[in-house]
Amino acid sequence: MSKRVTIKDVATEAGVSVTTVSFVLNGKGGGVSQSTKERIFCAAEKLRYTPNHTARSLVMGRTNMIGVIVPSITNTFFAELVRNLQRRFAKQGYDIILSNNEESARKDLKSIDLLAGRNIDGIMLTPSAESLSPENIGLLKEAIGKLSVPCLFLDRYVHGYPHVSLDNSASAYSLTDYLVSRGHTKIGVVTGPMQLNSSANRLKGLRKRLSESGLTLCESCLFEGQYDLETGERAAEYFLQTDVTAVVAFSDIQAYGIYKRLKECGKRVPEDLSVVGIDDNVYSALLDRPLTTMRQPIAELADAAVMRLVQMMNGEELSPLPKMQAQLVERESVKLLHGKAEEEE
Amino acid sequence: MSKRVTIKDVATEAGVSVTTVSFVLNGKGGGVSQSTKERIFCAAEKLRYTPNHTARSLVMGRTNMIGVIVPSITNTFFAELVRNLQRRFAKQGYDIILSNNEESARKDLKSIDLLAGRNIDGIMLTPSAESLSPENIGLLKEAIGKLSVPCLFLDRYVHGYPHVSLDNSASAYSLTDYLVSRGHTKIGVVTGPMQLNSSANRLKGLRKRLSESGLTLCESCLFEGQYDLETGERAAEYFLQTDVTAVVAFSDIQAYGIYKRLKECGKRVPEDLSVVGIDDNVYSALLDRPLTTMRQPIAELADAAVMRLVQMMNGEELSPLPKMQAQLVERESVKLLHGKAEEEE
DNA sequence: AAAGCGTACTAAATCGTTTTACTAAAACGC
DNA sequence: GCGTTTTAGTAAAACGATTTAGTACGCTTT
Repeated sequence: MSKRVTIKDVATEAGVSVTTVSFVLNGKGGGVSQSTKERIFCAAEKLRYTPNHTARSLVMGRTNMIGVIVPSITNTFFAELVRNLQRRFAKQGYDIILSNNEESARKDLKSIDLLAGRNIDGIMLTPSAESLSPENIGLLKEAIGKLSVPCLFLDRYVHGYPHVSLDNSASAYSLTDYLVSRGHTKIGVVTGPMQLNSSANRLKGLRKRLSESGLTLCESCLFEGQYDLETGERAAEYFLQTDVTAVVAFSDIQAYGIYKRLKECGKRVPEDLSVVGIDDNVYSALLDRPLTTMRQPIAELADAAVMRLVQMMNGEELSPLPKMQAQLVERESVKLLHGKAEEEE
Repeated sequence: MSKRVTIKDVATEAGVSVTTVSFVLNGKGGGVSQSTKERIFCAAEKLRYTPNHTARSLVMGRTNMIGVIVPSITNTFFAELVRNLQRRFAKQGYDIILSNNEESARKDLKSIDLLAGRNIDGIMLTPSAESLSPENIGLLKEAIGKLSVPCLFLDRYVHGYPHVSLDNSASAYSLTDYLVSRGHTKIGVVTGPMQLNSSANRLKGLRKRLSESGLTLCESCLFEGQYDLETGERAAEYFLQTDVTAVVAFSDIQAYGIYKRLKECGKRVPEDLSVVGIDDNVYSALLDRPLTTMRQPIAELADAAVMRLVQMMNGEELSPLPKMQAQLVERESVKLLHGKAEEEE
């Protein structure tokens, strides 16, 4: 392990001062002769000089690193999101430090502090549901407040703070509209944690569409849970005992849970129960009966988020956000109820 | 955005020198009186001092950051791996910089350089298949060679370099054994890129078990591809035209592809074709006919890898690696061929 | 020939830590 | 009371860059 080559070595090799080397290598060699420039480039090349990022960060006060906090990297949605974020940040010259917080409020707080200590230039934050609960949200706000760098909420957010997120209400509205158009009136819904804007707003959108058809969501048709498989399973069990003909799951993974339990009970999708989801995970198309769902515009979401955070870090004016809309992907998980379909046309 | 509190501020507040503050805060306050210590802790607390990691890194020559390079974060296996790595590294005081290289050799090389410039303390590397191909492997070796920090290959590796990886041969051996015990003799196989040790060794294990029963893998029973859905789909199409009764897919995702195409052709698993996979993704249990597969010991893999890399970074002696074994998870994707089963008992 | 002005380059401060080598004062042995 | 050791603390160098404020030199002007 030989000592790393420093700018000083290059300077000595080229027979100039470190100042000049720094200027030239950073393209600010305004008043440097062509011959000197060449000598410096040659020396740098010869010694295989690579600048020390740490030293640079110390003096410049910026690290070109972004902290990315997600609640669950194994969730397909977040994996895809992280992938897109990384790609786009890399293009802008930023690396990302990943923190996977396993839906834990404690870890959220801890990693925010840790990242701050690393002098990252900004944080892209999708907090755990736990962090957004009434008893914890204060702590989260406090941690964000202490930060000396911009923080952008992604997907899940705290009201009043900068964020980039899907138009969740519209998303659920479309889905409900589709169900209604297929003749369903007794509709069940399985949500995620209600402190998440995604669940709250999706529920709003669903209710809106329902009320436009003079329908209402009865108490017993609402099943609150997590965005996970098990919630879907329990929901399936529950709805089997009701008279709902269709259920909208607020995430595909929940829909998978419904499929699973239904099959275990000897029931079938969509013959016995229609199911729709939100996300459009890769697996949704592979199911026995491919799932009708809303495709999340993950790439655009990441695009907008990166653009916005970069603007915030540069102190630029924030450009208006495009409305991020999910798109209905119709497959085979919804039964057409007779007699009703015509009516809607 | 107020200036960050430095050690100097703490020193002033406590009325001592920065040296003393540094010693005390780092628990090396051997010759410092109790009262002074307390003053310093109070001052630090009061000013909400957090040390500047960048400055510390510069002088100490270590960053406590690990570069983690994966070929595809959206692949469930790698997502799970990264999750486990992050958790364990965090416990050891390391943060991870994630690089998702989208199975690109060019990106592999680029990110190794980038990470080196960041003075990371070590690299956990799962290269793209492309990087391991004969024409690219030289470049990869060169990039690794230039590194002044330890690099540990994970899952995929270059022969002769430190690595942690599954016992792939044994894994495929078990799977084949299971198939044979269920009476299958005409067995097809769909592999990943053959330059990957995972595919090469799995094939070896499969062949070994076959030959033990006096069987051989005929040329036409081998379908080489990627670890992806589409390869599975194409393989299904292919094997439908042969007389194989069972196919072992070298990854679950390929098995999903087989399921998909089979259904599109009006065929069923396992009635028309038995299928097994390797990985045990969460989705494998959810399929119409749950998939029999080998469960990868991802947590142990991550454990061993982190331990080993930490040892390498500390210059410690390397403890022997436990053999990492996958475990058969029997579900419903393999048909029992009559007449043969008894014979095996 | 003195003043002014580019041009080409550099010395030195700075960023926030850690750590080595030192000092001043107190305590101790005798 | 003199030398020695211990205690409690500090000054200053170092890490490897960037950047401000120069300097030295030659060339025009007037």
